[in-house]
Amino acid sequence: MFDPVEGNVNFPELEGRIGRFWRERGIYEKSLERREGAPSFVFYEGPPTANGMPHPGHCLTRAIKDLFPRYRTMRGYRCERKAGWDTHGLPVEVEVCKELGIHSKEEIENYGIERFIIKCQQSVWRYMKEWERLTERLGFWIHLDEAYVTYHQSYVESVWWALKNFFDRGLLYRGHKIVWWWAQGGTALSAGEVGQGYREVADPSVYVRFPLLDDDGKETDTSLLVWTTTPWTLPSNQFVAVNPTLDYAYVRDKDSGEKLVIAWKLQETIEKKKKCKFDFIKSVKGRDLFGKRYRPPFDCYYRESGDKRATFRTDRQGKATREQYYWNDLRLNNQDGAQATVDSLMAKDEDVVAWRVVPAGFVTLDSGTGIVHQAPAFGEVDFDVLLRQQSLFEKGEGPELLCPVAPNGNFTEKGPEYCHDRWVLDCNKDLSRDMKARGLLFHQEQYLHEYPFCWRAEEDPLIQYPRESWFIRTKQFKDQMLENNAKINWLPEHIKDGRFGNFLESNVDWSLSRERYWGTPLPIWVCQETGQMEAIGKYDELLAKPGIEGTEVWEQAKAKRPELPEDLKVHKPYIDAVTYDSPFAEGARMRRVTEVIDCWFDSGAMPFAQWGYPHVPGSQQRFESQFPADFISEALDQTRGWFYGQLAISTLLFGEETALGGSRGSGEGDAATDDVEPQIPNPKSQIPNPKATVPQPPASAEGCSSHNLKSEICNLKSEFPFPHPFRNCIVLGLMLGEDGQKMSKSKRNYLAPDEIFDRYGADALRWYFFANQPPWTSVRYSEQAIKESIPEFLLRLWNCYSFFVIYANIDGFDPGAEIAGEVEQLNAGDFAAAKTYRAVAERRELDRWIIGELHQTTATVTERMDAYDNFGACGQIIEFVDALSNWYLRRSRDRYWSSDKQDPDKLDAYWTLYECLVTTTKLIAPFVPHVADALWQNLAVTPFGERTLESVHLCDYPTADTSLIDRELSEQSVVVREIASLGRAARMGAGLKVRQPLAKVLVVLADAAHQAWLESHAPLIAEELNVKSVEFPQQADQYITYQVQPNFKRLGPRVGKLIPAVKKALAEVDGGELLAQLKADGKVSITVEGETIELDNEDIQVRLQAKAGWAASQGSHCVVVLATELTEELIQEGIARDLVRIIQDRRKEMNCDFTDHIAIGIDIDSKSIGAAIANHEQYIKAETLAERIVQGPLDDVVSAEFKLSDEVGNLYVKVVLDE
RNA sequence: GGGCGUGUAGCUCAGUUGGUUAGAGCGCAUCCCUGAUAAGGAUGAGGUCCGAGGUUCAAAUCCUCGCACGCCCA
Repeated sequence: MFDPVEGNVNFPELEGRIGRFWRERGIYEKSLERREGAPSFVFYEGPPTANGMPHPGHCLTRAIKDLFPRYRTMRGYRCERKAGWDTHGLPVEVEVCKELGIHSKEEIENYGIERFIIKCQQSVWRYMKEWERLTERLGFWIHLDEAYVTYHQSYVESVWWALKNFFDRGLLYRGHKIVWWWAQGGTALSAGEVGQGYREVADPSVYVRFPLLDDDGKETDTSLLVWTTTPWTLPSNQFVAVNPTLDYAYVRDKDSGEKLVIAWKLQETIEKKKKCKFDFIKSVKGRDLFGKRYRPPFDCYYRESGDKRATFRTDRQGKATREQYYWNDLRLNNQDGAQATVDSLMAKDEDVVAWRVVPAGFVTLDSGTGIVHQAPAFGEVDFDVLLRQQSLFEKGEGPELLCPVAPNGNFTEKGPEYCHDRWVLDCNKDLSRDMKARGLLFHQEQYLHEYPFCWRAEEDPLIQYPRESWFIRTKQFKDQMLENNAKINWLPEHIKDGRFGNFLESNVDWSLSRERYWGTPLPIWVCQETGQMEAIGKYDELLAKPGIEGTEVWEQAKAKRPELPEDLKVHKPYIDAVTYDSPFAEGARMRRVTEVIDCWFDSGAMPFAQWGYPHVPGSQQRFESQFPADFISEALDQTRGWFYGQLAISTLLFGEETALGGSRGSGEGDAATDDVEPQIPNPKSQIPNPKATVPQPPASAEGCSSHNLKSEICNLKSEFPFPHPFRNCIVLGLMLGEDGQKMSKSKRNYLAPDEIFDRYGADALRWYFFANQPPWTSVRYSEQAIKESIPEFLLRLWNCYSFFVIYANIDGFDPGAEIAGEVEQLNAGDFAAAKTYRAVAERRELDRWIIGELHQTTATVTERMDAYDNFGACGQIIEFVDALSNWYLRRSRDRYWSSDKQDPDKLDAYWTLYECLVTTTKLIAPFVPHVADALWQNLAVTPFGERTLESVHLCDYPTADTSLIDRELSEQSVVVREIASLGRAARMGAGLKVRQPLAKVLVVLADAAHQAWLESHAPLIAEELNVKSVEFPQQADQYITYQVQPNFKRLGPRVGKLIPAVKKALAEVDGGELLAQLKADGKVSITVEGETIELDNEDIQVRLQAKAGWAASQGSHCVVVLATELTEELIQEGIARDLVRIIQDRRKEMNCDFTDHIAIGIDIDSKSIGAAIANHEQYIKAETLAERIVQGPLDDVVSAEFKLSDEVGNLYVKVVLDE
């Protein structure tokens, strides 16, 4: 006996039960144990920050992350799942600041860095319990208790190891970065913070003359006209930029006679502003202005180095760089006549370093003069121009960064005298006045625009300002990163060359450092004397340094507060206190730089840092066996975050060809032979075996002398074949709230995950995610849609299962009693041992059909899932369950209902349904793990107990037996189902309900291919449509017209332009005749536009159109026509069927058992009904388990009124004891 | 300003290397079936496939240019 299935299933309750079962029995652990020694399927968890409540978007990520590991495990792989937590970074600091009610860095420092980071460490776990609960409740199997944590000492040291590697290879350097700077607060603001503070303000807008110089450096009578809204940056002017492709004009002021250069198209605009008129002198292309020298308006720097010259890079690489710069990067290759310009530029071997015209693509005609002032210290694009210029000259000779402003926002003594030690924005007026006095100011006005202010101090405008920052030289690895990227399987595919590829293309060096507190400290110590530096890869390495001091700061803190986790000792402020003797200068000390690093570096390092590689004992082996990942998944917003971080770090560390001359990895790894699939029939679905290529493990940096770069580098020639560190990546779409807006806690535009779980269950949510759309489309989260995913699929499947259990229990169908011994996974092969089991081939067609569909579904689902297409897989499963429920079960009802318990056909029906349900249970296990296991518990464990596996999640994924798939039968069944559906439609049209039998139905087929088969299934169709006979008329002109059309796909390529004519010709001929001829000869000829075209059966498509006046309905394969005349006999039969329904309703009302026998009294004054009862008594009795029927009331029985063909009567039903 | 993506029924979304009747679910309307039953099923109404050009015998699908929205980067 199976456990009875509760009528009203409560999924949340069921899930709670299954979840407890998993925990108590350690099912997850057992699923791993079963795959001991199997090939790995490597999964990386992208660490979430448990610093806020999880929302539905996180559920999607976690659901997808669960699905594929579960699936692969069932497919025979071993998939370890190590959880992880991202714990560092600004968001954590912001949370703590909120709690403390403070904002600025100054306030943090006043509060105390030590107290502050302890708060941060504690705050990280604020929502951890919620995250863990969500993870479990969703059924996400992952090792939470072995999670990696980015602030743990082992993790930090692993990151240090990587950074030391970079440093020793020269890949880590100190440079400048232009940031939005809050001068009064002395801090940089993140992009998010800047975005919050934009306000409209009026700034001065000045047009300034920059006199052009001739080749000898003498001033000419012509000036460049330059526009800016930040006069305070003019003393720092270094270049002016023009767009090489725009037209510029030399003009003369009609009144003053002065000559200016401006963008041609802006001439009118400028004339209007200044209320003047220009005479046109000549026009030039922007590129013709390149290299022209000018005198800047202030001589703070020009005074000393206005004539400083430098040589261009002369090596081949340098020349090539220059040439590419002119031709490609500046798009001169699109321009006629650019050759001369480039030739003359390339002919120069040297030039003045600054105060000349440079090209820039960003220059537009939107505002100003088309000639843009460049002050690299105070603008990010300006700074890029500077870097570009520097790169053209011999190293160190090019232009330097000019910055006459102190971090507090005041001019230094480098600025004009009257500006010294004044806030730069306060100097705007004086600077303008000065320029006016010197005749340089052409025009001045007010300009309204959006400008950022500090969100914490609203009156303080931000300025762009250069800060020292540490960078990783990712840019020089661009090609390698692209090569690596090209081999990654991105889903959706467009990420590869689109968003992610473009991002790599425009790669700039990774700005690594952050001037903050709670993060992985940058492990670089600087000699206080010489400024020389070295990197430290491990805490112990630091302790081993000579003359170590400062470790007592941590020891004292720990003594005072023993509860402090040891991990904090590698954090600020403790680590900052540790100093040692400098190896670079006698008596000098080494002190750590103050910065921490970007927390994206933390998470990007997780492929190795999660194991504490290479310091933790055993981490080498764990890393090697779990690198690279086969599968990762996060949402789209991680493109520049986690996806990039991982790829960049991995490429730099383990690249195929290191920048330092490592040779290419052994390519013969591709031909590895021992890549054996565990159980899989589909050869397309292989995952590369990570062990196939036997990578050289990266050498440990331990033991290397950090003074000896050479030996260090030699050890770092580690190579893995691309792609790494991940092979397949599903990029999830963003999830929007119910209103289509971004999910937001304050707007409450989504239902919290907990409530979803309580109302609908985790599996409903999971199925909604997996089955509703491809995971990468951004999805609007909808409670309604989740709710609907239940009846649509889960409940339908549940009903099939419940149906099976009800009847199996009635009939005593007990597979457990029939099969002796172990059954393990309950594969179809295991059933064969049962004595009532017959081979599929011996069963009736309907059984062969659904088994074929089952195996086809299995094959397709497997194929889809191997391609990471959960949406496609779900579609297949839904279709199968629909076929099972709405055709197989419906068509089989009678077989389960028949009274002969040993009828082989009945037993076939049970075995068939049983196999379908058991296999479906396995198919859905990765998707809806709770429901699947609940089914398994009853379908497998109840009858077999310990002879079978205790959970479906320990099973192998089903494999398809393709010999059982009958494609033809499958197609035929589609037609039969269509006929049934059309017949019902025709009835609907004629107002004839299905219970009313009809004499005849005519089925006119468009294609004779399945005719014979369908004719042999006439009884089935007759039963479905409740008709006495089915005919397949050959000559059906009476009911329909034939529309013959070309088969476009086939004929299109062959006849090309003639297609419309062919279509017309076919439409005009008599369809019936043409088909008859085609049938007779196998081909027909038509002549169109003088050409004779021979058409065979395949070249045409026939459409049928029902003629008016018939109860008919047409589909794509056929037309179904009903005979609508009713005889007395047919009417009586219809009445009898109605009566059966009325009696069955009554039985149900009375809560009769399925097997109760009854007596019936029918009291109604109607001749036709009386006759119907008399003529169909046997039928009614059999259907309703009635012992007898009387016309009239039954004694002592409550009557129930009923209505039948507009007449009202009374029904009496009572249960009689089994005689 | 640049990149990427999206735009199909009232709503949420499919639409398989271009093939002539563009689909599903929900909602709505009408109805059917009923011992799987607080389920199930059918039918119908509802579409300028964002717009404009182009390529092609043929475009929701390919190309170009716009428009709207979203994300990322400036």
